[in-house]
Amino acid sequence: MKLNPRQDEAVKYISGPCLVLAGAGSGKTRVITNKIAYLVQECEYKAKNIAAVTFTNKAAREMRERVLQTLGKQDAKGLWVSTFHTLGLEIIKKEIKTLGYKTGFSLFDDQDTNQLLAELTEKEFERDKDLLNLLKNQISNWKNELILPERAIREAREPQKAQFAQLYARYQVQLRAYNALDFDDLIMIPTLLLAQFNEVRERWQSRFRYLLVDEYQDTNTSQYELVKLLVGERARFTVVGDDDQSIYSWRGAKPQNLVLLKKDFPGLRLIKLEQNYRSSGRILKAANILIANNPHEFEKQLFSELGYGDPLRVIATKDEEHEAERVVAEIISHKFMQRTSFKDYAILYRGNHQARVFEKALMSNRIPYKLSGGMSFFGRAEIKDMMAYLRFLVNQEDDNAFIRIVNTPKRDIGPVTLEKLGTLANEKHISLFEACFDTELPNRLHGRGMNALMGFARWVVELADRAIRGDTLEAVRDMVRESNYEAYLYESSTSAKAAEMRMKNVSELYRWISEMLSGDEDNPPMTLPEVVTKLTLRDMLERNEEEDEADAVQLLTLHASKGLEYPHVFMVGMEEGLLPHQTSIDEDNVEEERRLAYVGITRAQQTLTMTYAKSRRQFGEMITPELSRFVEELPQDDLAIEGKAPVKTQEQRMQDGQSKVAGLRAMLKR
DNA sequence: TGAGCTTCATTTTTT
DNA sequence: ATGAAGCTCA
Repeated sequence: MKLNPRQDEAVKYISGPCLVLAGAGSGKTRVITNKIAYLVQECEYKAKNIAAVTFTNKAAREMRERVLQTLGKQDAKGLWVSTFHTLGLEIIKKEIKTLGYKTGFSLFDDQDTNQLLAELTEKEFERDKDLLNLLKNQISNWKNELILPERAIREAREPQKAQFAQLYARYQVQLRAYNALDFDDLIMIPTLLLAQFNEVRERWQSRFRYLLVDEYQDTNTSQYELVKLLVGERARFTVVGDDDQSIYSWRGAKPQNLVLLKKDFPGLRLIKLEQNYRSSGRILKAANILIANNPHEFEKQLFSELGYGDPLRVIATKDEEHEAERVVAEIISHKFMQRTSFKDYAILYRGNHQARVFEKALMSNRIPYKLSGGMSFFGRAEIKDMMAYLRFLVNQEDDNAFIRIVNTPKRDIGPVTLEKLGTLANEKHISLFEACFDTELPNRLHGRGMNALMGFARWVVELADRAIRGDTLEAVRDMVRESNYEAYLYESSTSAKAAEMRMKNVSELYRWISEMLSGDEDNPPMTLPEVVTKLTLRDMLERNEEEDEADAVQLLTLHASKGLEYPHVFMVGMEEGLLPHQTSIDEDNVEEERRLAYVGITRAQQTLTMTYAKSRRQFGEMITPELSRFVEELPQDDLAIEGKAPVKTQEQRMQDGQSKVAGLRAMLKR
């Protein structure tokens, strides 16, 4: 298919900074991939001098695939396509000497971070989860704003902020001691590094002579800063984004970065993509009218040439069970009449808890479904165990990993032994593993615990040794075998079946590792530390090919639906308090909720059905929600509203009266 | 070690 | 209300 004039302009403007405002379904990925091809084929850029950055691995993978299709393997050689975090990791790895980290550092994921912070704050706020979360977010915010502990301490005004800043400092010291980094560090550290050292910055600027950024509205301050440092004065870059699809400000994204771009780069060329190739005219009109209620920095009008299409349906149901049953019934009859596939249908909701009722309804109707999100592969205990083993193999200073594996499977190393080991490690400022070999240890630990600990320590030393000098894969295999992990799974699982499942997961992980270690024609072999960080970043080969192919109804949150499209979309729970979520109403932040609704609507290609329940259980109590204001904001002529009784019958009035009496009675009871 | 008890939270999630 | 997750005591 040919590019339209706007797309063409976006592809061919390469002489300066370029912002592409790409509305939903306007073919932005096509623009990015075509632009990369254009740079290489027509403008004498070398692929290895081009970097494209995304937010998710999935997006990066897709982009790489599509560029490869357009350019061919040969021309695309050396092209850098990755997430922000992987790019940051690359810079850290290459500049590790300047940074003073040891090779084989650990990457802490969210849970590791939580654990470390929980330990750090045990005394201060006796495992108050709210406080802990507050602290975690505050630290993350500081890092995203490129504020180091010293400055946080200096600038803290309220006592709580001051306390948090102190804890932030301790947290960073502790990470350093573990030779570990967290996810936010992967952006903050390279950014500070590039800002500080001219020579390093120039090196990276000449490595990446052209930069492309996808979903730019989701960047936070440190990511934007990194972009600026990478493009430098030459400012050869293209960023693609849509302020109307900014739905992640709650985790630090700064959609204002779109506006900042105009200020920071006065020569910025602004190109709008307004033709939508996805949705019917009616769906698009509704989306336009809805989002017009938000203030706009950049005006745009999406249009579609795909025909006007069916009205948007609005269905009222009695309660959440009925809502689920109704949606499932609609899918069944529609599929039967239109001869569609299950995978053409998506059910979108605001919160994960809403999925349960739909799962139940789908299951009892024997309809295959795919639930995205939820506890993933890496949330499983057995996978976390294995990851801890691997991490420890790579970095023996990683106390978090040490604690997880030292007595898993059971090795007679109990809390008392660990307590004593921990005290010694603390006193001497060494890692737990180092403490195992400290000359002082035999004076404090004897007998069974000591023996067990020594046995474990020696085993690990030997294993790490084998991993370094010999066949790494073999060492990993020995690790699983010699730890008797399989036997442990059978012992600790409730059933043999569950144990089998878990062992299958372990084997799957092992398979990935072996593939990554040996490499193939497209990917060079990796070292174990590389494999471990890649796994922690969830950046690996395709998950389950079969699972993606399966014909199943898609269940996902509105957030997770961004970037996807489906012929037939159901937006459920269109209620005040749920779609503009109550907390957002309270915080007066309905605009982001409206964008969320906008994202949902623009996922639909042919039909869109919105449902709401007239009563719903919430925190144990029955509530009677109102229809979402977002439905009221839509063009009423394009809606087919069902179940919203226009005139109440005598009978209904009676029922209403009765329920009011019941409500009064319930109130009096308290 | 595991059944049964208490406690707890019920927006969105990637890396 | 409800379900999950953690925790205790036998």
